[in-house]
Amino acid sequence: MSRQRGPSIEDVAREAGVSVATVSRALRGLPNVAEGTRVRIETIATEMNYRADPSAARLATGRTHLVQLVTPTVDGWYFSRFIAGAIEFLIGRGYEAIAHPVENPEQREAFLSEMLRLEKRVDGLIVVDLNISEEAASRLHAAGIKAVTAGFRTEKFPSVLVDDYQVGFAATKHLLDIGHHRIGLISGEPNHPLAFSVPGLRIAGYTGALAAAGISIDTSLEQSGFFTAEGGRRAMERLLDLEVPPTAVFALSDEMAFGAYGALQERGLSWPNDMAVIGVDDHELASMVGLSTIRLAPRELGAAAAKQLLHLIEHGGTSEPPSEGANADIAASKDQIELVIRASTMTS
Amino acid sequence: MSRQRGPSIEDVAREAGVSVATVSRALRGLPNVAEGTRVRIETIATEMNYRADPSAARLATGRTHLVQLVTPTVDGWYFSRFIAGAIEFLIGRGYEAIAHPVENPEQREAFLSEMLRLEKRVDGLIVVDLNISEEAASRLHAAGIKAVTAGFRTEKFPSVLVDDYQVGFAATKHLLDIGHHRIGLISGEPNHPLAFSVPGLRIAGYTGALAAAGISIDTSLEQSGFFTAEGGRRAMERLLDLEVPPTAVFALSDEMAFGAYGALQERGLSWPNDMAVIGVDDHELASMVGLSTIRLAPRELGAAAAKQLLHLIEHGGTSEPPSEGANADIAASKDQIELVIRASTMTS
DNA sequence: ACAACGAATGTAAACCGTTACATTCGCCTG
DNA sequence: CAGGCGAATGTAACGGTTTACATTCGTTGT
Repeated sequence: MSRQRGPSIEDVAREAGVSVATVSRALRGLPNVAEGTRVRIETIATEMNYRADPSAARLATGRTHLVQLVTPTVDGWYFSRFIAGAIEFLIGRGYEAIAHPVENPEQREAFLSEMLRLEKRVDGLIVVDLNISEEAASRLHAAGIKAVTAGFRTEKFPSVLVDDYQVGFAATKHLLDIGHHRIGLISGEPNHPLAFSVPGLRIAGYTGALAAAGISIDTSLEQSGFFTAEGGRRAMERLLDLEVPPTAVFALSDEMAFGAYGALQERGLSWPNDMAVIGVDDHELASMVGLSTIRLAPRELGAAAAKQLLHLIEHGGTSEPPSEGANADIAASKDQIELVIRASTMTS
Repeated sequence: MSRQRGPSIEDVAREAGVSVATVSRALRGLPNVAEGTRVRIETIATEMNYRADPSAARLATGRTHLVQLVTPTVDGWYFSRFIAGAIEFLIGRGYEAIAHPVENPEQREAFLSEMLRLEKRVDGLIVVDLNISEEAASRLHAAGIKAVTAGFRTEKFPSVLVDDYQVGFAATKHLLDIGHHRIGLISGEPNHPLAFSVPGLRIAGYTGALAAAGISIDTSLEQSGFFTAEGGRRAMERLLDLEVPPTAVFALSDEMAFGAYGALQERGLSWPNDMAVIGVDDHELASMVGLSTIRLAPRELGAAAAKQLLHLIEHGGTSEPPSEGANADIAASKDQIELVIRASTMTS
């Protein structure tokens, strides 16, 4: 019936003529094991093809060495890189990562209701851009779950953030600087069920920059691009169809900007002359189409989140967090935000 | 010391005035539990915030409900989508997925040497494009590990494959059909340490198509693009710098084709007139720059691999595999390969 | 009214490590 | 040489489920 299991620690102990405790200590490199004994045990263990069963270890210690990564998607440009950065760090520290996308309202519900089960399943949680309510975060915290959030902030957990207001501000400011006054906005999904806060902040930055330049907001200039290329294309089409189209556009992501590029091409237009465009991310393909952008570093953010979480897991809430900041936040702060100017906003 | 654990199944049993066995059965929906009893137990369990500890269940059953996804990368266009497809399927069936990238030779070594530990860690393995040796696969198999491979084939495990020869053949054939004779190739990394076999097959398809057209191979027309946009850009530059440049180029991936696009733009050239280009994937951005391509369906492949694996896990090697095929392979076969013609190969 | 049966429930033995708390032993100190 | 100490090792409890097997009990058939 049950698939035959391999040798247990007891088999090794018997074979080596020592107790299971000694085997356990020897194999895990704990102190107080005579060197000779250790070598002998290791040899025997290898010979016998012994491998400790992690489930048993987990049951005994309560530690899983598993971390769950919760992201809106696993295949988006930004998220996949965030995940890559986090995983690399985690694996380097002896953890494995469970990738768990939450792509739609149902999955969000499912996540929120199953969330508390996570306590026994993983050592910690990295939640990206889901904008969990303060109340839900409290429940998580009360259940004794360790977590780090990215892209949004809660009271209970440390977070890793980009200064998205600045992102929006800097992008818009750049368009203003090169002489534009009527600046369109290709935004995300307006009332997205996942409601991540990133777009809101970038839009606030856009609004803020316009206000600072004494330009009033024209709401018809904001079109949703749903953070996809195709959405960006449609948004740009709508902008082009306005009675008075903008002369420049700020897209909240490079992928949407690529869509805008497609829309322009389709009509025989091109940037920067017919329309200046700036995106966000510095996608690998941005340089291929000459798209100006605000560079982000998702891998680094992912790694930072992972680092933060492991600190929480391994050193508890006590002592200093690994980096600065009272509430242990890391912000890719203003001066770290990098504007990359390419053809799409080049004044000739 | 130990973080206080929640109530155990025993606490629930006591509270409900039944035995642990009954609680276990009731909560898992097994038969032979009086309906009233079940309801009472469920109520009490919820009230007490009881949640079964998966580690204990795993120890007892030997099942982890965990699957490991091993891919060359987690943030590539193709792989991230493959992963997304697999995860969606897995989660729907009550499994979680561990994402485990193997990005370089060291990690490959690490994976190969730690591989056998996986038996107790996960229920199964999906290995994508790593081109594991037949011998390593046998060791895996001998260790009782269930696995499905994708993008390459081994004797021991079922696999999920795209007919990459056809991909290369169809792409090249298309370029021939529209009148090109001198066709460049932007390939992957020639002797990549991960050595995945996909590029080889596509190249064979390219070679085969040329041969069928009676065209001899000019090796100077093959340039490595390393499967990145930047690599594709450089490769295209080298092709343009040839004494007799090609008039058309087949790029093994859309991302490299985008790089080619960048190189053309940079020199004031454009497709299809200065250079016809075709890629592979049907990346979201292909339509934005008018790139012709061979469409693939990585999400579907990922889901297919997951399905295959779960079959293996849940029904053992016995009985029919969920789909056709003696060796249980799925191939996106010839007639399923879809050529998408856009501006980059449009004869005007 | 009794045998037989099946449904509901209980008992207890796995599963396999980890670790607090002994115990042993050699050796140093006074 | 007794006492003491620390290193090496052992003993056994514990973590929380699952499940084979046993038991109980209400029905049903005759």
